[in-house]
Amino acid sequence: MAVTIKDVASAAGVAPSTVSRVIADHPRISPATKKRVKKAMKDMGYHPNVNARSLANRSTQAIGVVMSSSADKALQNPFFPEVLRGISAIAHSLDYSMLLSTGGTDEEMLEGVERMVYGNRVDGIILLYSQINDPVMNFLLEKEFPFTMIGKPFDRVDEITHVDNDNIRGGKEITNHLIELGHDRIAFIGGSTDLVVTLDRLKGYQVALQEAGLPIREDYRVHTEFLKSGGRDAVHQLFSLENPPTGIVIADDLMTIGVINMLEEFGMLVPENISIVSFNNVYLAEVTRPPLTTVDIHIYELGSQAAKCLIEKVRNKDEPAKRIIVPFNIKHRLSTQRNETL
Amino acid sequence: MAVTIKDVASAAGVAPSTVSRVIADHPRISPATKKRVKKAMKDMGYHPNVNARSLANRSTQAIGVVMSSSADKALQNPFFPEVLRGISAIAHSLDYSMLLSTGGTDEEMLEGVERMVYGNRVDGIILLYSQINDPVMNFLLEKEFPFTMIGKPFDRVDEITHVDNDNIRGGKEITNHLIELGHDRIAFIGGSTDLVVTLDRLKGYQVALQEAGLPIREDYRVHTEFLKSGGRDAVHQLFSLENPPTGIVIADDLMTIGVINMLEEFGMLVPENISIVSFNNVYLAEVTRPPLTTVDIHIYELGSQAAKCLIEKVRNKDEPAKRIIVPFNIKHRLSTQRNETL
DNA sequence: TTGAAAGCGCTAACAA
DNA sequence: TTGTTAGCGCTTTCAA
Repeated sequence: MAVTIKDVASAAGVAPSTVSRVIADHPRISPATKKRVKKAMKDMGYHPNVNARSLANRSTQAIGVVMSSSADKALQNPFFPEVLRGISAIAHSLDYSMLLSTGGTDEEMLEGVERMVYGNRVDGIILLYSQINDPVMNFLLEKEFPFTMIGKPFDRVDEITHVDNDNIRGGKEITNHLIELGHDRIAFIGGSTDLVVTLDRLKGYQVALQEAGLPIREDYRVHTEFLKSGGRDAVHQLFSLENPPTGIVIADDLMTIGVINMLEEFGMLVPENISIVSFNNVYLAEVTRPPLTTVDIHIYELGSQAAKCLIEKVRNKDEPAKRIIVPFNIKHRLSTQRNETL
Repeated sequence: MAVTIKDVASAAGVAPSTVSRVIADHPRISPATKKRVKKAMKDMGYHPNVNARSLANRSTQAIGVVMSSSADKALQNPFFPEVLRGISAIAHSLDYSMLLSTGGTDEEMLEGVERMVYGNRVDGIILLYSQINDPVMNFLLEKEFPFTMIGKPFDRVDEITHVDNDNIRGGKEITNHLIELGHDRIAFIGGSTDLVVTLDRLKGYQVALQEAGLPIREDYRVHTEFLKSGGRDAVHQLFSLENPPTGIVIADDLMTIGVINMLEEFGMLVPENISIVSFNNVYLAEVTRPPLTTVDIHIYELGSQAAKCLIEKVRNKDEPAKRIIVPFNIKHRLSTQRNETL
């Protein structure tokens, strides 16, 4: 069928093993034969068969990316393509392929990962989320299969290579921004409490309140799914309170957009009547109305770092567990203003 | 290392080939041995090595998905995760893996595809876009490598299996909606004219105008990149005209969001001052303010159909080229109203 | 520096 | 219905 290593070998007048050595850029090979073989490869349009290669040396030059697509989590969120872009850039530059596995349920996700691992389809895996008690992670840990995660592991933090933002500090700083603007009734809207990222951002929010001597009110905290109905419920819940908040910290830009629309429906204007800050700085945060004051978490970099770590780890089994903190910075835009209700 | 087919064979007291046959669900095998082998597989925790399998029978059980990530095209657009979801569902259900290849430039994309094809990594490929004079497509055609595309091929329409909406009709109907509302100065904003989808939607728009006896004004047509600056320029261009439009047909929801924001910045309200319709019906179209009247193109289905066709084609080389038209329907929401300027 | 040969795990004739 | 055996295309000792 296609041209094989043998064809190249005989064309170049060498043994297949020699050709193999030039492919692998083996050091002990004379420049002369190397050149000759390379020429033959080019002339004949030779391309190594990765399957044969994988079989022989038990490495696939591919990484797996696992994302959840259930309502509450990643998909439909622009976070997602952006992080893929980061992963893809590194993978491509190091000649790795990228397998994607999505699943709606935990079970489907586990199946997908098992296929990748058991089938020897990938050398390592990136988890695009961090969730409490994740069966996928437990599986990987048990099989001692190389993986890195984006986000902070819920436990075993020191054993798991992960890349994350300092979401606690991010939560604190963005909340402080609201406090500095004179807000003292500040609510928090976040996603599922199974997601570590939600917990961390919440924590930061609480620390900021506490340090400012503000009360931490349970009724100012609402957890909701990303999608539409959720935004509505959250807003409804907060604004039926006797003393509704004048500021809200929201854990995700996309949620924020939903919330702002709900607010307007209820006749509340952002930022005139209520100030809002959020997280991620996806593309939309900049073009939506009003443009969002948000924590830029550098999504692309999260992806590229995770890929880099994973590939290091795959290439060197003894690479120690790492923790990479991607710095954030706050984008000040127009969704906040000084609290006039004082 | 891991347990192999030989281990299973000896444990079950049969030959490796027998085990292989039960894996492949070969018809001529006695229920008794089948059961025995299956038990052994389960007991030993056996999982076939896909690489070895690929090597032996030259099929990978994997499909490649190619998307462009350059500014003007897919990424950052929620279209994207949604179509992946559709592909992934089918792939998963038929036990195929999914390789993803992104690239910023045509060249990078071609490289990615070459790696998939030459490396024998996938059995077939889905192109998530249709572009004039696409080197990737030409490569695939030349190699006679199985592929399907989402969107309409620019030429060789009958030779290429593709799944698409009837974008011409969609463009026409959505434009008619504006006409019926009394608008007679209707502009069109679209993406790159290299994309077939842009051309088709534009065509539909023009047909509608023509049939309604309305003039097709060149200065009412602007092409722009999806991203922010683009929206600004487009709006600026249209509203410096002597007779600015009272309605706009925009080829993509995400662009629409940008345009609406620009409009508001210029003091124009949607739909009070100007009516807007667009395409895709991504999640945001529903939650943005105002909710968008848009053509729902059924993105998920585009993905799942493309995957289905591809896998059919991969399994049967002689499968004829198909053309699948996914129906659309118009979601009437709040971005349009009757033209009051008459 | 190079070649010969065994083997990675599986499939697919061909035989029995 | 099942077993035997030769590959699939590549890597990797071991020897030369």
